[in-house]
Amino acid sequence: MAQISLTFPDGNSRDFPAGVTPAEVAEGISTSLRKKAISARVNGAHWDLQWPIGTDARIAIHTLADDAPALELIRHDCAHIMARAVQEIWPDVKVTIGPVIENGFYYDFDREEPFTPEDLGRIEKKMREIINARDPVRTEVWERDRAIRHYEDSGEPYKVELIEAIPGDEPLRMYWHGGWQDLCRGPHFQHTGQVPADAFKLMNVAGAYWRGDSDRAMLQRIYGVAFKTKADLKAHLSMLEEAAKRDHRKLGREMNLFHMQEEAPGQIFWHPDGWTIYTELQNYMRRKQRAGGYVEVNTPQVVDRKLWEASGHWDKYQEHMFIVEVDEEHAREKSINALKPMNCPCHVQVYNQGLKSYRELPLRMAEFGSCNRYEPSGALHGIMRVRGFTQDDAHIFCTEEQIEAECARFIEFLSSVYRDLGFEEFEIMFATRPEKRVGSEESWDHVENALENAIKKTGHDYTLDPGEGAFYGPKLDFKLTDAIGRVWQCGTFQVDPNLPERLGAVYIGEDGAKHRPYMLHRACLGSFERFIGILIENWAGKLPFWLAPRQVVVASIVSEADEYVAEVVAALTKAGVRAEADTRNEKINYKVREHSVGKVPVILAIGRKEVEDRTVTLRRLGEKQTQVVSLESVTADLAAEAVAPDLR
RNA sequence: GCCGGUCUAGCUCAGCUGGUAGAGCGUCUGAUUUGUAAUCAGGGGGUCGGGGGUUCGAGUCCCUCGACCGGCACCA
Repeated sequence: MAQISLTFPDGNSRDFPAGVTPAEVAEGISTSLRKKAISARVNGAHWDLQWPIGTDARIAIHTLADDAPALELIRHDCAHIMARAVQEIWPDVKVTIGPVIENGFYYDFDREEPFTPEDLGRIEKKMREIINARDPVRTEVWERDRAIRHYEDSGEPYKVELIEAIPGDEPLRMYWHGGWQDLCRGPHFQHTGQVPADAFKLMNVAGAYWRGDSDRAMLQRIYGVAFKTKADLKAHLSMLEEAAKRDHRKLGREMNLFHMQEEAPGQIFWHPDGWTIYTELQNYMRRKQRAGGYVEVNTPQVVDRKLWEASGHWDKYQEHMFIVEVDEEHAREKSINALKPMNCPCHVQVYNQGLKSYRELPLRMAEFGSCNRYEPSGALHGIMRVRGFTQDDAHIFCTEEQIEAECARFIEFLSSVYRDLGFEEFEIMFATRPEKRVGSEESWDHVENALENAIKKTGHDYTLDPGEGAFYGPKLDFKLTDAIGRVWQCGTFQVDPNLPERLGAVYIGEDGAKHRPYMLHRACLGSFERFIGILIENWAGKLPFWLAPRQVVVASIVSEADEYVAEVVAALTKAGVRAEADTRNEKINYKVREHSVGKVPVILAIGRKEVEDRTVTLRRLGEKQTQVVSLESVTADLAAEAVAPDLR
């Protein structure tokens, strides 16, 4: 029999007969390794212990101690065990696919009846039975025709379609345990008992389109999470609880920041405190942009369809625009307008007023642009995904040569904004030319290089996202990480030669001839609405002092203190601090609790002693201890603290 | 938009198989002058998301519309 040579991670090689399995390799090393082994890595591929190895290869044996492969197996096996449990309970349910996802897995089923939350408990119970049975897992490679015939005979049309989509040169693997069979690329455990019975949980049922295509069948997807240990599962569940506590919709109501109602779906009624955050953030961005060399403009909300036709948006996004028809008696003809869904075409109109010289470029034009988009009802989500929103939008008109410097400048700008707002970490995604595109290859080369060099110049890492750019140019997306590790895509930087072309933007070059400028679309926050939602969740409502809508409550302990309380509030207000009095006839305990729940960062308590000594007793949100300070020093300190980070 | 779920007082939620609505907190009134996460007592408050139907009778059953929630699809 032919021999192959396997190289281990330590660099040593050994010869084995061709077709040896990782299980046999592990056995050859030691019995204990054979017992601990769960899978292998063979030439970089995650390899089932049962799969034969046919050629020379690098090999590493994985045990449960190897997190990534262990979790992949646990989650993937869990998905399969769930599918088997479902088919054992309801034999007529059709199975489709069940991949591993972050923290767990899902499996999509086709079934007439909807799954109920009670069903999930039943499925979980059956899954535990399967795990406890420790059924051995067996695998085989099948011929295509045989596999297709098998699934046609057993009435599993989705599996047939899956097989037909698998490239001809890939092996079709079948897996079995306990008489249940599934097509699967593997790898899997050796027996069902290797899945920890107490470290998984089925979470919820949701609809999902077959193959992600909204024109095809709606399946039922069951989501589950799975970990190595019960403790890991518990930690995950408490993280979810923590996220639920931070939910901006809950905090928005509790802190009385905003509300939404049926009559204006996807639009926000900002209450005084919410609007304070909004204006504070907007003032900050306005100062930042001014300092960053932007000019600010403002453009119309209702714009004739002609402009949207010219920009190309009418064709592509008409469905998602709010259309306004004006049909006045005096109007010569009915005019059809759209609420602006974006600002760029209007900015080109501003640019086009007066002939521009190359000396004026780069021209950085910013607008806090209020936009309206008719988002599909199912897409709406709190204040994060809405139909009426305001972008921190800007367009930089520049020459091709200026793109690199403008890009680098923007990355620096954005990092400084994120840092000021409490986000230290962000990731850059670099999306390059797609299949379908316009423009010359030279131009793509040049622009992509410009972006890449700009990123490198700023010293940031980036992740390549090949083929994901717009049809006219590459883009950068900026994703920030919040306090509990969630990732939000907020910033963007997009190179666009197309819109200036369509809307006839030009500048006069050094040579006296007309040239086409590039347009760079860019935003840091994305939309104020969404970003405030992110801020609320990131800080769990406990916003940094300068952004906190109610910065200080001055609370009386006895009514004799009322006059002095008013004096303290006045002093703080004059010093630029948002302060209010609480002289209600309540105990200090009650007031402290109420304002703590309301996330007020500082409570100043005033009793007889404070009145006498002209001091205050200061207590910070979340802290038990208090400190007695003079009126003068507390005013100065809090005034300093209230200054926005860009003004410090 | 699609699948599933939900909608009862300002908020959080009870209300079994249909028999004309309840609690806690908040609000209001009174008492209490209080020292760092809820003082006590009393009062008011809902055409049960909108509309239609079945029924002697509907918060409860059916139809329909809407909003919201979890996903999917979408996100210029």
